[in-house]
Amino acid sequence: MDKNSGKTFVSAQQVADRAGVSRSAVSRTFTQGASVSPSTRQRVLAAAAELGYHVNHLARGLIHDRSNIVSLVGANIDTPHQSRMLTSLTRHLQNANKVAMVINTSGEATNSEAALRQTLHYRADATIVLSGQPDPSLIETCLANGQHVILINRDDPVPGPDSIVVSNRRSARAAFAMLQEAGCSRMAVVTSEVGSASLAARETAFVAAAHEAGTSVDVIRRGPTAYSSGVEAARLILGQSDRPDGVFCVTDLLALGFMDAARHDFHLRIPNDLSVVGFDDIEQAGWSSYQLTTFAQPVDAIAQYIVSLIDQPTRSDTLREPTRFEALPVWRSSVRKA
Amino acid sequence: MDKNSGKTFVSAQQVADRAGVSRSAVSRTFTQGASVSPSTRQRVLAAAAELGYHVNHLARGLIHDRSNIVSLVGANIDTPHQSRMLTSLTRHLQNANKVAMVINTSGEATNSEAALRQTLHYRADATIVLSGQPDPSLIETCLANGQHVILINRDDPVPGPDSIVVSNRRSARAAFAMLQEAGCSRMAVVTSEVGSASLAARETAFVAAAHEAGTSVDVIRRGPTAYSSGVEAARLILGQSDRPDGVFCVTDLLALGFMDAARHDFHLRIPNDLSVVGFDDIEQAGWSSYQLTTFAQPVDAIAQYIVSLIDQPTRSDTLREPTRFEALPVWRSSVRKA
DNA sequence: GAACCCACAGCACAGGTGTGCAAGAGACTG
DNA sequence: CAGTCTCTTGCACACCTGTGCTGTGGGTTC
Repeated sequence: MDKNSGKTFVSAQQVADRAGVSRSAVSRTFTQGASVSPSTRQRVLAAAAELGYHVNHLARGLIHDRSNIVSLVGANIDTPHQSRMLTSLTRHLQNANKVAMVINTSGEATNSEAALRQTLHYRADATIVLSGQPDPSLIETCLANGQHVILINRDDPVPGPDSIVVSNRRSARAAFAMLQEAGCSRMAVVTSEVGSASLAARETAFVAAAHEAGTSVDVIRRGPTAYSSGVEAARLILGQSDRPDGVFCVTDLLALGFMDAARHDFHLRIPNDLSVVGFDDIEQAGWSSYQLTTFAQPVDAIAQYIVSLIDQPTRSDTLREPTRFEALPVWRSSVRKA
Repeated sequence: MDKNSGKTFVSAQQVADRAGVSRSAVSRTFTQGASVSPSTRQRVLAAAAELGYHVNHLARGLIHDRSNIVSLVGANIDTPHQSRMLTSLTRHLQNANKVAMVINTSGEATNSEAALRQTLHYRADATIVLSGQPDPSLIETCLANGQHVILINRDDPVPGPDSIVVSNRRSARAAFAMLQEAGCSRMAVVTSEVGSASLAARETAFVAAAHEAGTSVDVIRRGPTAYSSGVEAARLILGQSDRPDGVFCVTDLLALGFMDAARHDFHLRIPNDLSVVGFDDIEQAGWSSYQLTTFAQPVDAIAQYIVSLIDQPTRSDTLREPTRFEALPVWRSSVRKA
């Protein structure tokens, strides 16, 4: 009688007893589209309110083999871009009467794999992979059990999962055009060592565009995708005698670190001495210390589309083309005007 | 045979049939501390691996009345501080073999209340309230059903929920001392209109300390707790003839907005013309454009403590004193040296 | 007034799991 | 060899729902 004394969840049977009806009537009252007379429904609702009854979704999910849980899998959730995506997804999921289960794969690999298995344990309706490289066999297992798998910004086309892709190559080429029109003659790309497919796509597309235009490009690859890597990249490259005057950072976070180091360590003026273009349009890019010209991922539209995808039937046999979303340029003042 | 053709989850019965044992043996194999012989355990594990079996946690939770799900309830999850807290909590929960369910209360009130009810629907082990003002009756319902409720940085002492509190008053007084020692003569507090209890505590403690020292203090209250509110606050107050030379912002986000506006709109130098102190120590506070002196919440320690709290028995009758964590000063260069 | 239909309530089963209980198989002791 | 103890296994029940099926009552149509 100490721990949890008598405290336990109310069941439908107790509500039925109190309302003087059968348990079926209670169940039907809380089931969408079931047949109950208005009078009994009202008695049930009254009894439920008095007792504080809440339908047990575990039992409900047991029957339907779907739990209304959607698991969001990703690393670096505390990054501005990822946390915004996560926020948008949770909001849209809630509007669709679903609930988000967050699985953080930032830790050690064994741990994250165990965590990923939770999506199967809880019979999640879908697994949404925000980033990172989950084991392909796990994805296969999810698919084999009839789960939806939705990949964001991963370029590897595997049969089965839906995938959402942002116009990485196209926007990277647009970034090159921006810098070229700004009159930059020596360019660089700043990226990270743990490049995901989409970061790699931005890098290679930029390099390709520069190559076609006969412009030289340095590729700097330092550390993880973070502010500090941008700082390091700047320190590495801006000390050179023929330093670049136009830089494309594959992520806003890298760009902001690069800008800060350029200004405070090398006393360069942006955009006069150096033009910078980023990617993602995180909130900080718009802060007046930065005013970074960048490309905005349509986070809300992506989240909404993903949620709309969940209830559609799976067709795991066909290899689907990824759905493309356009990342549109946001003009601020980190690129020199022609 | 189109949608989900034959795809369904594997049950323990199927594993038992394949391994030539009873279903109980399968169950015991996957139950911690149950009695199974090594030989059968191995046969079961082999069969489970072949079929891709995963214990159904919905059914398991049905029996134990606890699902190993912990729900994290909060608004503004895409804020740097909140998203860091969320990340830390998810990591620690996963290490404790639990899983996080995120409930975003940023939307309309009716919607968020419905979302909060999910914590009861899914028989969550605990509900952790990161921020916001959930309806007290809902908290009561959670407690009545034997759920843990843990409140972060909420000062209202209600009997039942555990609560974690950061040294708001003490740190705010320390902030005043910092600015005083820097020689500031006219001070201001910048806070938000939608003040939570802990923000209000920081504000009033700062004002009280100033009052005791005979220093005048302006209180500026603009919009939500965001960068843009800091900008607006600066625009409001820095145009005055006797503008403040020392400002305490109850949140780093406010402080960064304030700093940016002070520099770019009013061409003030920090800390020469203006000293600024923040609170939270978000990542951006350490960026070289800001170098904000602030107070660090021990996010990781808080998260770890909260997770350790979950499995302890509830004693809902006693009114517990909130557990205090010290927010320690982080000296950077936004405050003038004496 | 008879035949028919409709709406609704209850029974009973299914869904996948954990676990108390009894029974069986060995191993060990006397 | 009998008795006792330990380890393991299977049976059956419980957990809380949703739902197909049957039955009942009342209203409508001819």
